[in-house]
Amino acid sequence: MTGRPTITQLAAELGVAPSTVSRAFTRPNLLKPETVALVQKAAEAAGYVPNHHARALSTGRAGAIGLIVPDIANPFFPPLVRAAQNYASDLGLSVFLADTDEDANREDRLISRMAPQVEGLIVVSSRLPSARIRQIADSQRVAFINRDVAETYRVLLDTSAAIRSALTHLSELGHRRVAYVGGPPQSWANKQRHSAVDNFSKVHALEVTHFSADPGTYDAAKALADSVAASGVTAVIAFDDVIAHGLMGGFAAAGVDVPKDLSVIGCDDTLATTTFPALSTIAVNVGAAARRAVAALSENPGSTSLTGARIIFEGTLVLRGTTGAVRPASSPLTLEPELDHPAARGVQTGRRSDS
Amino acid sequence: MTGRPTITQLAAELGVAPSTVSRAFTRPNLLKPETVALVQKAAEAAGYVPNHHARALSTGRAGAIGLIVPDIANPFFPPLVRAAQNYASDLGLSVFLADTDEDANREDRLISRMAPQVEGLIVVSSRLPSARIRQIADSQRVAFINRDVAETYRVLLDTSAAIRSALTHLSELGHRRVAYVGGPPQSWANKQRHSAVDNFSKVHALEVTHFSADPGTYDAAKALADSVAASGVTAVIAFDDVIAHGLMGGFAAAGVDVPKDLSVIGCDDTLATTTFPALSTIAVNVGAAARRAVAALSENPGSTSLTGARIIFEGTLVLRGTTGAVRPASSPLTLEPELDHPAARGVQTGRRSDS
DNA sequence: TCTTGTTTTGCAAACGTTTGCAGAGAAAAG
DNA sequence: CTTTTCTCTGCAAACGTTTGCAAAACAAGA
Repeated sequence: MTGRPTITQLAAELGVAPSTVSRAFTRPNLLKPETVALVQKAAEAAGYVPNHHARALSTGRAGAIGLIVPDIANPFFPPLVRAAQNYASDLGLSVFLADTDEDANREDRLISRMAPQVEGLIVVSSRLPSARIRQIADSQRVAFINRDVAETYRVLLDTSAAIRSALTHLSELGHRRVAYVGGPPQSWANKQRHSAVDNFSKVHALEVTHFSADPGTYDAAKALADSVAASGVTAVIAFDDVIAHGLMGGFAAAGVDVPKDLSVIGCDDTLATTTFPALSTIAVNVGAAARRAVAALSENPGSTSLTGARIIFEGTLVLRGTTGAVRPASSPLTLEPELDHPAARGVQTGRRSDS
Repeated sequence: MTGRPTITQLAAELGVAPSTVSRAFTRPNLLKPETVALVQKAAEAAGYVPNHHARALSTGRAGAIGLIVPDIANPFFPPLVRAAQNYASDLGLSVFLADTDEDANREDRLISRMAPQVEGLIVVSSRLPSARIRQIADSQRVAFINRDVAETYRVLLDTSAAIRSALTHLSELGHRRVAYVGGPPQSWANKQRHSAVDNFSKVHALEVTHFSADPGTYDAAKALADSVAASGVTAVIAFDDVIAHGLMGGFAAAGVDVPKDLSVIGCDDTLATTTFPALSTIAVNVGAAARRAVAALSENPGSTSLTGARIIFEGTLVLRGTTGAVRPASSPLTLEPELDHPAARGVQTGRRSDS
């Protein structure tokens, strides 16, 4: 009849003080074991569940963290969300999720709105200007993922070493001209990958051509495929797997064979096994990053902001089916217009007659 | 140096009562406009943000809803989460996200744990037994998506009409034998699609063979591709796009051409444009479903449970590149083992005996 | 038996809001 | 100049916990 049972009701029912009931849950070692058992039995029977809000009000601990991502529909984020949520759950924390829709203003508003009601915030791939980020980090408990602003708490998925390996590998396969197809221009990861390609291409004397898929969607990348193929490169490194995938879609439609005509390397390992051929890519430990961020928020809960830290997880190159030796110079790549149906071309290795 | 300012502090500072400050935010029409302005200015200056927990405790309104999904990494869910979050945000609600990992026990625990701290729960594709669901629905405010238990509030994405269209279309293309490749067996959507295929195949005198990809992953489906191809069907309807995609991966590896050798129709339209060829599928309005569920929770907030309702959004068939005329009987499908792709080995010719 | 020390429990005050009720003015009506 | 009616504001009690402090119960040492 009444709503949910409260601690006070339980206490009355048992003839003990509310504080006793409370302690039975939060500090059972202060109570006689039999009292604890008694209370727990009654709680169980009555279907008692503690009221989070009351507890938060009393203790000052929210029991929840906020997680802010630019676009949950981008396959990079769900595994991260999942890992964060799982780990938070282990720590007894719930997670608020919010999606900024890649919009900096929305992100800013969301941060202000969520911050006061949570233990801390995880902001992934922030689109906010550095100055604002620093300001936020000063007054809120927030851990950033994939955004590198000095003196904030940030965990970074660094792919530069793996990109170096990728370039070495391509070089060993005989490639001399490679493309980098970038993603969202404001993204830290994009800038970082962009310059990694630039820097390490030098050591192998590779010539690199830059493209940018903006927005970083499958379709945008697909639309770019022809230009990339026509640019004369023999290998492409994509900002992420969805762009790599889009490019492959475009290549297939244009009759460009991967990896015979063109090698492709993705990044993030989000889709890699679902492409055909399976995508060579750079695997990145999003789970570790998410857990580290959650842990940072749960540690020393009193403080009003997190102390600066820069935590790096390195990606690793994983070679699958989309990288191969550069095609002989004798048979230069030409784009073949599609005949009856694009499926006939490109997608099926081993079926093509011109190899 | 003190933490966040409170209503009481603001009140003291302004020489008014806390209740006045409170009303300035929640019932400004009760106050003299100049008082409201005064308070707002001071609040702004002090950086006051209301304490959600205190408010929740006082009003009994949590200002948040919970969203429970089986696996956020499955591409069906992110768009749903996104829509729910956006709409909730418009209504001034935050959203808690939780992932059950396809585990009924975990789901049950999560529901009990979240329910008391939110305005209501949205449970998507519940894996719980009907009896338990009914029980939960009795005592909690919960809207189910894609789970059809009588007398609960449920919104369903019904694909049966679209499946009928799909079968009609296949029939018109000359197909006589089709396969249904199912997904998670406990899933309502799977049962619903399964029987839709069964029912409507009769009207076109189609022979249907059933397969099941369990778990409903890309890899599981890919592993099934050979059996499906060998079963003698000329078209396949997949439980969802990821299974369709997995099958296509398997087919490609085995040298089976889509749509020449085999037509494929997916479901949910989550990946459709990212496959090659672009996947014919059944589009489904997840956004509408999510919004309806959120709206249901925000309506008449007092009640302890939602009144039963059954809301249906119908899917629509969208034809892209993976459906085509059945191949002429003169050139029956034979699997060509491929040399460089191990997946092609071990292909069974001969029909699968399935009922 | 009387201290003394340890467990175990209860009391009551917080935590930051909201809100029913009532008081204080001011305006309107007589 | 009263009386009545409004408009605006304050008081204080709730909401369900937690927790410092003190009382009570019990055990052990003298």
